[in-house]
Amino acid sequence: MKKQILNPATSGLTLSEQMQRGQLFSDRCPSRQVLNHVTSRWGVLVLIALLERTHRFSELRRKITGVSERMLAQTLQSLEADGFVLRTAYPVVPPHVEYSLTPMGQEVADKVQALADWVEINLHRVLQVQAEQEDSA
Amino acid sequence: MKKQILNPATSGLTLSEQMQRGQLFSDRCPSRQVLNHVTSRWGVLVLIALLERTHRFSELRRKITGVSERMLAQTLQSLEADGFVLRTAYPVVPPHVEYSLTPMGQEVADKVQALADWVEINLHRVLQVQAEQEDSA
DNA sequence: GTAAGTACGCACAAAAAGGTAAGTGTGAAT
DNA sequence: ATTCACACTTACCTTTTTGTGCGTACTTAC
Repeated sequence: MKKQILNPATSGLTLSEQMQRGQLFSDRCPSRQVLNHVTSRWGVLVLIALLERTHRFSELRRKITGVSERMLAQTLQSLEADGFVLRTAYPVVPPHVEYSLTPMGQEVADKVQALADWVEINLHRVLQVQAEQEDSA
Repeated sequence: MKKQILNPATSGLTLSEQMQRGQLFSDRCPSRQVLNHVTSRWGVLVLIALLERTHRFSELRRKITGVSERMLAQTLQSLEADGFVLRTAYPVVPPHVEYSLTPMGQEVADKVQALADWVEINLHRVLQVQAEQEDSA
């Protein structure tokens, strides 16, 4: 694991230049990785589920149809490492672990949900376009 | 704001069932695929770039550091198939092709940009959390 | 007594994503 | 005469992602 001290793509730029949109156009920018975590296949769904309420692991597993245990665990870990998800384990048997959003997690999840909502609401428009293009093909 | 057009993938459900968030929690829902296209590694960056202005293929290739020709072409094709990107080819030599957003593409791109902006602006908070957790590890 | 539920970790395998290098056909610049 | 730019496509190969099945330590339910 490489430590990020200086980003060679941005050193030599002023702060304002760094803050301009376009940081994530440059390779090796850590924002790309964070963005990839939250926009990952299961990351999106986990964030939206947790926006509704705290869930246990198996609850998420059942809710997010199609996710495997492995991927769910992995996704939750990366979101936890980024500080978006809080993992609370109760030392009882059988194990009881709860996942919730941190304040920061809520902020991203709001944005992610806005995007997901748009897609759900406008899905029919997309499907229409896809159908038209199939006809003319 | 509620549209009442029928979606073939959801017909047979009541309207309230359709409007419940959670359509994309179910497997095989086409909204998941569309969402995956726009949140894909390069899809996000393409949409944001095109939000600024129309680009030619090679302009995008240079702007989005790290993308290969193959991936850029593939990403543009899937976004075009979903109706987000408009491809305009001028039959001259050497070839001249311009990529721009459709009205629908602008709408999604706005949401995607809101998310990306959040990540860029709050990146330091994430990096801070990551650093703290590394210390305690 | 046996099965199921809990929240995972691990090893292996398949599938998907992605990168590299080369080729296309033409014209303009060197 | 050679090289470059354009917007790709194709074949081949590597890397990453994802799935599958098994094991855990213990309890409750049947």
